[in-house]
Formats: sequence, C-alpha cells, structure tokens
Amino acid sequence: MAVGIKDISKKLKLSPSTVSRALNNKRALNSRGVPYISDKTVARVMKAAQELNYSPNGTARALVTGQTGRIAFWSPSMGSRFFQEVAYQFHQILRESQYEMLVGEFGPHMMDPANTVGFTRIDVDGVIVWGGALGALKPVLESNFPAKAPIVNMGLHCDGTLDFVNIDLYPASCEATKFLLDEGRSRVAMMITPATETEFDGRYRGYTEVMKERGLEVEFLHSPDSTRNAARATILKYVKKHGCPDGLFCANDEMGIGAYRGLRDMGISIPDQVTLVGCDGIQDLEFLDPPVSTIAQPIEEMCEQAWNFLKQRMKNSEMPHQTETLQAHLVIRK
Amino acid sequence: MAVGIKDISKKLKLSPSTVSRALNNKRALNSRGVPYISDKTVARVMKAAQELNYSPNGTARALVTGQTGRIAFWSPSMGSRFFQEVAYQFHQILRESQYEMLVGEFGPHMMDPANTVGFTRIDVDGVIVWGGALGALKPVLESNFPAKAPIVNMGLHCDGTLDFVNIDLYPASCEATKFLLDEGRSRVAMMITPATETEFDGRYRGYTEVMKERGLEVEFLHSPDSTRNAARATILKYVKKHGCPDGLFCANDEMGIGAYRGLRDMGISIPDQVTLVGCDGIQDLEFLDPPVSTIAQPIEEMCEQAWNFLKQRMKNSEMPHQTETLQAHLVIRK
DNA sequence: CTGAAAGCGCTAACAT
DNA sequence: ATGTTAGCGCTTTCAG
Repeated sequence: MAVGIKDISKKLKLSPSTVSRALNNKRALNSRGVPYISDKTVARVMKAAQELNYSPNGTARALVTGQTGRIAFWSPSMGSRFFQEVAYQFHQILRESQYEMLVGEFGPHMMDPANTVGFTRIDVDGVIVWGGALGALKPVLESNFPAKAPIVNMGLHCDGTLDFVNIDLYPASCEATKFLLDEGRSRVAMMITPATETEFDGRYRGYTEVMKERGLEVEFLHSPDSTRNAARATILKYVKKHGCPDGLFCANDEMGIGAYRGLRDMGISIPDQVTLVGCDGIQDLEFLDPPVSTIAQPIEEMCEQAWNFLKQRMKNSEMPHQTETLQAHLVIRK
Repeated sequence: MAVGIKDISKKLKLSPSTVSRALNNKRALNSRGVPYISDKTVARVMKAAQELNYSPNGTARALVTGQTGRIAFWSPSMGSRFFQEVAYQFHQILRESQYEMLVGEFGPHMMDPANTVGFTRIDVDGVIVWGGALGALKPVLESNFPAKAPIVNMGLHCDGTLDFVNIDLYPASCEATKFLLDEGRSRVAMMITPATETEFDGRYRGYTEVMKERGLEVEFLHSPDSTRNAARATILKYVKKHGCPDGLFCANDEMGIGAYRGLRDMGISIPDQVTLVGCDGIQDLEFLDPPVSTIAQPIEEMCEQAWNFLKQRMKNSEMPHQTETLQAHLVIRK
C-alpha cells in the first residue's frame, strides 16, 4: 500500500502531527506564540519521506482542510479551438497558482438524470464556466445542480446571479460589418447558428443594425452548428442555390475556417470575390492564405479577470456579485 | 454550510448509513443474503435530498472508497492542436465512463522542487501520459515522483516500465518521403526540432533512410521548437539563406502550418513550387488552401487502447505491462 | 431491511 | 518544539 504519514512517524518515532507539520513546512508561529518546528526535524522527515517513497493522500488532506486544490473549467465544447485556447490560458494561470485544472463540457447532459447518479458532485474549490449563448447556463444552475462551489461565469450573457466577465462583441461587430461594406462589398451576409440568432447577441445585433442603417437587406446563412464542417457544407449548399455574397461575416472563427474552405472548394477567390471576417480570434485564421480578418476576444485579459473574481469569491462567498465588461476588437488582416 | 448526509438522516429520523445506501441506490444483497433497501425509503431519501438541496462531499467518499472518479491526462503541451485533439478524445471517453478529467502539462517542472511543495500529489485514479519524444517521461518518473497511480504511456517512445501505446511513424514517414520524391521533387528537406533529431524517431529515421536509399543528400531545417510561429520564422530565414527546397516534410502539423504561412509570406506557391507534408493529422491542414497532406495518427484508436490498458491496470496493478503498436498513415491531399 | 460503530489519512486545536 | 486528541463526511462491516 501507499506509504503515509504514519509510516514516517513510526520510523522516526515522532508523532504524526509533527511529521505533518514538517512535510507542510509549517514554520510559522502557532496561536499562542512561539512554536516553530526545528530545521533538524524537517530535514529528518524529508529524508525519511524520500527514502520511504512517501506519497501524500490529497483526498485526506482535502477532507480536513476543505480545500481540494482543484478548479474546474467548463465550456460548451472542448472540441472548439476557441475554448481550447481559453482552457489553455486558464491552465497557465492555474498552474502558476498551484491549482490543478479539471475540464468539462457544460450543457444539458449535466441535468441528465443518467449522468447525475444520485446527485452531482463537483469536487473542486471553484469553477469557471463559459455560459456562452443566451441563458444556456441558467437551466443547468436551476436544476438539481448543487452550485455550492464558488462559480464565475464568462461569456456573452449574464444571468445576473453570478460573478460575470462579459465580452462585448457588439461594437466590433458593427465595425466588422462596416469594414466589409467599406471595402466596396455590396452583398454582405452573415453566417450564424441557431444560438446566435437573437437580439441579445452582439454579433447579430451589430450586423443587423449596421445593415439597416445603410438601408441594406440582411442576408443570413444558417449553419446547424458552429463547427467548421457544418459551415463548409452550409456555404456549399447556399451558394449553389443563392449565388455568392461578396462579404461574409461568420459568427465564429470555426465557421470562418469552414466558409473559407467551402469557398475555395468552389474555386471562389478570397478576397477577390468575397471578403471574410470571423469572430473569436483563434490563431488559425492568421495562418490561412490570405489571412482572414476576425474579431478578437481578449482571451488573456478575460481569463485573468475571471480568475480574479473567482479568487475573491472563494475567499468570501458573501460579497456582492461583480461584473466586468471587456471589449473584443476587430483585427483586419491583409 | 453544505448540507450532508447527516442533515437528511436527521430530518428523516434514519441512520446516516441508511441514507447513504439510499443515495447510492444500493439495492444489492449484502454479504449475509437478503438485505435490500426498501423502495419507499429510497424515495423518501431522494425527496428529502432534493428538498434540502443536498450536495454530496466527493472528497469524503473518495477517502473511504479509495476512488476519486478522476483521471489525469498529461501531455507535453496543452497549447498544441494535436494534444488538444487527443485531450478532447479522452474527454469523450472519460465522460462516457463517468470519470472527470484533469489535464496537465507533463515536463521538467514536475520535478521542480518549487512546484512540489513537500511531495507531489496526484489525486486521481489513474493517469494517461503522452511520454512524447525519447525518454522525456523517464527523468520525471525517476525523480521523487510518486507514481503510485496506475499510469499508461502513449507516444513515440517506450521506457519499458509502463503500459504503452506506441504510435509507429516510421513506415508512413518513409511513404511520405517517397511521395514527395515521386512527385518529381528533387530537393526534399525535413523540418525538425531538437527533440526529433534522433535515430529513435520514426519520422527522422524514415526520411533519412529513404533519402540515403535514393542516393540523395538529406537537408534539415531546424526549428527551435514545434510551434507554428517558430516554424514560420525558421523557414523565412532558411529560404533567404539557402533558397527553397521543393519538397518539405514537417515533423508535425503545427510546423506544417507555420511552414505553409512562411512560404506564402514569401510568395512561394504551394504546391507548384513546393509540396508540403505534415505529421499528426489535426483537422487544420485539411482546411488550408490547397489542403496539405499529412501523416495521421489514429487518435481515436490510440485513446481507446490507452484507456483499455488503464482500466486493466486500475483493476489489477500487478499484471505484466502491455504494449500495443499502432500505425500512423499517410493522408495525401489534393 | 435498518442501526451502531469503526475508520479512510490527514490536520489543527490544545496541551505541555 | 513536539505530542494528544478529535474530528473532516462519508461508507462499510457487523448486528439485529
């Protein structure tokens, strides 16, 4: 069996508590004043731990301290490059802060009785969740979900009951639409998913309003979901039927990539025949040829902010909820 | 405070053990024969749990059962698309198996005393690690690392002391080199990183041997690391100095993307002036224009196999180590 | 079918 | 500076 603190204490004829203190390097004063632990003891314990190949039982420690040293990050889809980049960013932040990272997809399955045998357990010190499209988070939290853990929400929609890092896509979406129009494009369409098609979505609203402002008809390409493959199929079918827009604003980069590939499948030239703009700011669009413009979300900043909120919430679960809004910005390429 | 099993038992005037059984739906027989738990009790308990908003303490459960319900996946870099796809694959497998997934980067920092305050704790039921380039895993495991948890290694090198899912890149690398040559390319180079430059690496060996076989000089572009940005900079500098090869085999897709972008930066046409081949099989190369060929690793299969090995190891830590070798295959595009 | 009791491995008062 | 004691919240024999 795994060697524990007792094994060390036996070997050294010390009490388990002393060993524990040594291992955790508790040099600090105790409540009543003086109690350091001696350097010599620390050294002895460390040496013995080494020799015995001690491995601590984090579970036991967590049970007594009430801290797991783990943070969860939930996104709507771990298969999306954007969320992978966000997860990566968190991973770096958490590593630095000595936390381990749990990843998961957050969605309807969380409410599925089949998956919550008995009751859900979230065995972490806190969770950061990309609430994503309008209210997707809400039903989950309102189900039998025991949101005991401190939680902060990031994304495009706030349900008001959580700390929230809000990414505002509206101004940049206006800009993107105008950019397309000002390039001399006369038929500027937008590719969206069902989740995007709402007045609460900054991208949708930005595009719609600018088009109206200019007295132009909106034109939508409806992709069943936001994957590149779906987008590719969507544009292929659409163009065959309706001809090709000369400007296309995609609600995310993943679809931007799919649209790019689909247009090239049909031999349509980018940017001669159509100008493309994506949204999210993943690395990949920059490496296409020609590089494709996009609306970049401030990934680093938003993760830092979310982590900040979470740290505060973990310290004090009673404080009022905070919200911070961050702007995405248009990145024009080539 | 969080409501626990005791709160339910108090409310229902039942013993905690009964509540526990109900919650875990232990309908089975006990050791001596008959004892079911009554449907009525189960129903009462569930109802009360609901009402009180019970949330189980996974840590306490883990302490007594010895099972955390968590599996870790470690890769050399969470920033690489390839490992992100592998992680995603695991995520799906683990979700299905009702495990949570911990992700981490595995590397020298794991041995860094600064990060292992006291001793490392890996609080999981098992770990799957991409051991990556030759022996990168070894020093970590040989350090004060308490590899108590069942562990399986995937990747390109086996250190012999672990269950291992081996991806053989050699045959496909030979094929890739031949493909480039047979396209009529006369100056076929390879882009590598320091880690790749060894006879133990199937890619390196495949390329080298085929070139020798054909009586041709090998030519290497040395990228400092395997990121796309490094590769882009590398090819820019290299071509300026040595002119441009007309065939380029990149040791991974990430570098393939960087090379693609770098070549296009210089106005070099793909595939007219140079044919590119990557390695790993991430989605992205297929979406470039023109799509870039690659050596695809059997991601699904290798993850399934690793999970299989791990499940067996978790059941029986004493069984002999197993190895399975999977072939990567060349995917020619366009 | 349910209850009582012990204990998972560790930490944190409190005592000395 | 170290030892003693009492749990953390749950599961699991064992009894009844």
